[in-house]
Amino acid sequence: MPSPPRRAARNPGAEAWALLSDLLRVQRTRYAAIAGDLGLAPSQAFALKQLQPGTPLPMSALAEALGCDASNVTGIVDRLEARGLIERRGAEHDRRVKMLAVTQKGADIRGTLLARLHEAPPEIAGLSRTDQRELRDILRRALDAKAAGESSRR
Amino acid sequence: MPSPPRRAARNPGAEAWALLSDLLRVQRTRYAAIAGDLGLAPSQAFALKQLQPGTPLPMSALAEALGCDASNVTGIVDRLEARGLIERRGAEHDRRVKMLAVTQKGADIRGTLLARLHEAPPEIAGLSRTDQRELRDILRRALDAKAAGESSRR
DNA sequence: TATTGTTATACTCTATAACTATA
DNA sequence: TATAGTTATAGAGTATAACAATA
Repeated sequence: MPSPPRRAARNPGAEAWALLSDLLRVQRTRYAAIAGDLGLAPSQAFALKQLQPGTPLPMSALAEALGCDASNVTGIVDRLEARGLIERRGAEHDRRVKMLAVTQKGADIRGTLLARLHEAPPEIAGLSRTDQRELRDILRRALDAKAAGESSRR
Repeated sequence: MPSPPRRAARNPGAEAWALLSDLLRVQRTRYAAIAGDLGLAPSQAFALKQLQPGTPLPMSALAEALGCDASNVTGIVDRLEARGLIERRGAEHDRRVKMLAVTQKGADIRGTLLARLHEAPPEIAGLSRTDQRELRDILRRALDAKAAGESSRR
């Protein structure tokens, strides 16, 4: 059997997903490059992005946001803390919990990071204004529906 | 449930990109899970996906597709070859080059892998048919424009 | 007993540099 | 000299399991 014909052809969801996969793979390099410019590994950058200055987060919450085991967070947080970008603080009501707080230095780098990450890559920037708005709206619906619990199927 | 407090971006392209970034992170976990079910690490899965049965590829081409240094490909190929999914063959005209060919076993696993990867994740599958089609069309334009821009910028 | 975070272990991915065998 | 691929090395991410302190 030669290469299988794209069975995605009649399913717009699958087609959209195939295209999105290509786009996402391409952007991995970009994400790593931006983080690297600031001396951050990709997961460190993602962690710093999740930590809003002024609202400390327990390590368990960061583990969930990163989508990885809690044991990995220890190392990621160690490296960010060693660079003085965040710090561990004890929680008040539960002494097992450690809260992660962004330092001033961390907030500065975080600001630069977010600004650079939010610059649209050529693929998106090259779209028409109309397409950009439509894309944004569709993605909002996609992510909101998932977050809400995927109750609305059509 | 309210959507997460995304900072109000000034232009729709940047907003769309911010949303895509979130989706990218979500997808990483899913991709790793699908590959893991087949006993493949993410980069191994991506490599196997790139190698079309019947059309051997030089290692340098795979390195470019993976977007990483050629030295890393040695290890990735080693592991795929150790499992009997691909094999190294000498090239005809240049004895430095090694061509990578998918075995029958590799082709089988590759087929399963592609089928699973092409299933749209909940975020996309949950969209309306109309949104799916619109998303597909916009992404096609995005990736086509990029490809066109690349070749003319060269 | 259950949970939070840590440590120990092992594997994979990644980049850089030095090496080989060809060209 | 230049190129394709390898080896050596080091740092980072990941999962699993076992552990301490606390709940």
